[in-house]
Amino acid sequence: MKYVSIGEASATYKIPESTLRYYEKQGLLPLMERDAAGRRLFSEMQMALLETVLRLKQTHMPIHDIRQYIAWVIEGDSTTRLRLDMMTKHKQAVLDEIATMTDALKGIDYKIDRYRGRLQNK
Amino acid sequence: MKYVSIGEASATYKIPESTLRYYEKQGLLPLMERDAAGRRLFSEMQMALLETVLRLKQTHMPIHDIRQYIAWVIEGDSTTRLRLDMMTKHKQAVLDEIATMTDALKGIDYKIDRYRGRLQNK
DNA sequence: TCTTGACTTAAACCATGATTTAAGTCGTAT
DNA sequence: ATACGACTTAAATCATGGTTTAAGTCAAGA
Repeated sequence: MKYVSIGEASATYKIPESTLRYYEKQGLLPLMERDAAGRRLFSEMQMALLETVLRLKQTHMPIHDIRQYIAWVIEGDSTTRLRLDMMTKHKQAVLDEIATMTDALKGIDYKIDRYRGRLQNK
Repeated sequence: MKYVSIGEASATYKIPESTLRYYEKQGLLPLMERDAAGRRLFSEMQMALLETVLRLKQTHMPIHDIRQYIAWVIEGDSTTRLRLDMMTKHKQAVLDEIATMTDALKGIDYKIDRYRGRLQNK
């Protein structure tokens, strides 16, 4: 298996090292290995988990829920149903948020038009 | 002109009164009037500003920027250009965020499919 | 008049999600 | 051997956006 350092993981996903350490402490990156000098080794599993964590963060899932999800991933197949339910609910929350933003954008667009018009007739 | 109490404003937009007081203190609701007993009176202008503030919050504009925008609204027509530029930039930021979320949603959908399949073949 | 309910204030407190700090350990190139 | 850069830790600090608290004022109905 291939391992990468915290510096490489940081560069790969453009996440500060401090944030990666924070994520480990928060249980978002469990089972982290270390080299003889105590430095973190990110295995392919950690990198895959990290990618998942980042996806969930991009869609505004709170750390608390991400921690639960990751714990279920580690726990294995017996938690498939729980993970399916969680992701299904989360998907709906994300769709709702996108709808809210899209709707608010209409009001913003309206103002942009109004400001443009005002600058024209000046 | 029609005035409404903080309680009515709170009920209208489903925002806690404490939050409305906080917004006023943060400069998001300026020029607030008061009755003889010192209670806030939301004029139609305050209600319109509040609606704008809520729209900007729904699209994740930081309070700091909302404050600047509202100050420009109060300042009047001489700030039209500044407001147009700010809203144009903000619109792009919102579109970027929606794109990021939509993209992350693909990874989430993929997992949902995988979990569903796994539960089928059980 | 007295109680109730809605309101007021400033200041303290809370939650979330990091980031920074201070002190120290390694491994490698000069 | 020593200096450099990359790494380590726990704990303190920060930013953002509110929420809660404690003490008090006021108007209207019983």
